[in-house]
Amino acid sequence: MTPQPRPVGRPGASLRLVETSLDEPPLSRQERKERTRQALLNAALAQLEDRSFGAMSLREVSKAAGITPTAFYRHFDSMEELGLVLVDDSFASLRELMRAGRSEVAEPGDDIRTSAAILVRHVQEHRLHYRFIARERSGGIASLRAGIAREIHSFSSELVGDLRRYPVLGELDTPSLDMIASLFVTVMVATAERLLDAPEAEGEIRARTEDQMRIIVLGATQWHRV
Amino acid sequence: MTPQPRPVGRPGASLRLVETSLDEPPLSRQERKERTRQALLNAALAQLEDRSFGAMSLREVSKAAGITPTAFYRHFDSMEELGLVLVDDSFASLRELMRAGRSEVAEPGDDIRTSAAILVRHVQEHRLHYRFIARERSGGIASLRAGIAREIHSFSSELVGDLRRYPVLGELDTPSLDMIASLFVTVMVATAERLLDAPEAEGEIRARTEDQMRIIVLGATQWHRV
DNA sequence: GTGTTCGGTGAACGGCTGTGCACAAACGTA
DNA sequence: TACGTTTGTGCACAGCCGTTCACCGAACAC
Repeated sequence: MTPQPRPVGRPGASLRLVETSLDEPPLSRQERKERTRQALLNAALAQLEDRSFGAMSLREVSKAAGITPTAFYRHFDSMEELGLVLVDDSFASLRELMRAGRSEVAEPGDDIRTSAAILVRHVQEHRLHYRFIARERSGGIASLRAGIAREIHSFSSELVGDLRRYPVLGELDTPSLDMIASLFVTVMVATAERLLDAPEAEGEIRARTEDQMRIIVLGATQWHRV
Repeated sequence: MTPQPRPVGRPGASLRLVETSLDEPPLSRQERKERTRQALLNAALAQLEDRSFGAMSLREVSKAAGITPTAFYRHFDSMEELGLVLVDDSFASLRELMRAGRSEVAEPGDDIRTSAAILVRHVQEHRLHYRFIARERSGGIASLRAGIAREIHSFSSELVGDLRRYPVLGELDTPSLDMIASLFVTVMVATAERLLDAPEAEGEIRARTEDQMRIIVLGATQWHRV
């Protein structure tokens, strides 16, 4: 069976992907490249809505980004490399969350409420990134899993520093603080996952997260290592 | 390009897949069917070691099970149906864990230690099932995610019943118990995931899980709803 | 002993996959 | 203005994908 030649336009016909409005200045080559690079990342992120990263195809992502599969290689060596960039981007967004959490001056005793609120809001505002992390945290591709695990671990370490500044908790020894921080992170991850599955239940989820964090703090203040 | 005919054996040549030893009685048709069905399930479970379910192919699973892709349909309508059976099987194994937990008569005050031990042992002994659940809990295929969520929820409900039988916790109201049970489940899931990633760190992981459960119990005994 | 049921087979299909290649047009620079 | 670099193009290839089909032989029911 010979593949019949399809009627096509001449090769290299239209290079201009994005219509620039008439009065805007034409984009530089760098800017155009960055633009399609972002288009690829966004396309991949969008596809992750209903399939896992490992089940995604280079061709589909390229098509969704508006370029041919061959042009994909002008930006990434492979889908895996794109995935690693996605991990970085996602956690950049998470670090932003932490900064917000630290700067937001909480009423004393109200820290938990504001922490939960910040977390919930941030997840809702970065659904695609969080979905990606949630999917690939236990997903099929080893390098992504490793990258995500590393980032979460570093997040947990920063949290230890934060906890140390609190009146009662600050007196605990480092292993205990590690253990408690990891418990907090576990709750936060679970909250994010629940929120992704049921965004409309935001209220309940936030309330439950607050209570669970309070339980932990309550337990932690009673904690003394043997 | 015409596909060239490959040299092959006659159709329907060898129907006997499994070599039966000489003195064993020949297997009945039902037994043979059940056997290849299990081979398919095991093959799928094994493939999940390094790819997600959505990235798995019917052909590969069939080949790994020792049958042709066509024969797959004698057992399942689709890969998705196979996946749902896998969910059921995995949670059957989990319910077994709960039964073990209840029957194991714990020294009073030692419940947490034995609970953690049972969990850790069970995960180690059913790695493939737990890996599957961990992967697909946030994975790409909606029906699997839904099935897993349902089972975990029911697990959490049973745990509420257990908690109610404890001296101090039993006095808490139902919403509080729900919240605390879900916190326990969250910790258990996180423990299982950590264990899958680093089976050799079993000791540390178990110790940390015990401590985190103690924190929760400590906090829960101080808990009183507004 | 005879006919039926059923778990298997291999060939074939149309479609999608990643990747290599040669080429073109726009951009940037001398 | 001329020239090289860069970012895109289309075509081609070989390989895997799910699924349909007709067929086969062992196991079963009578």
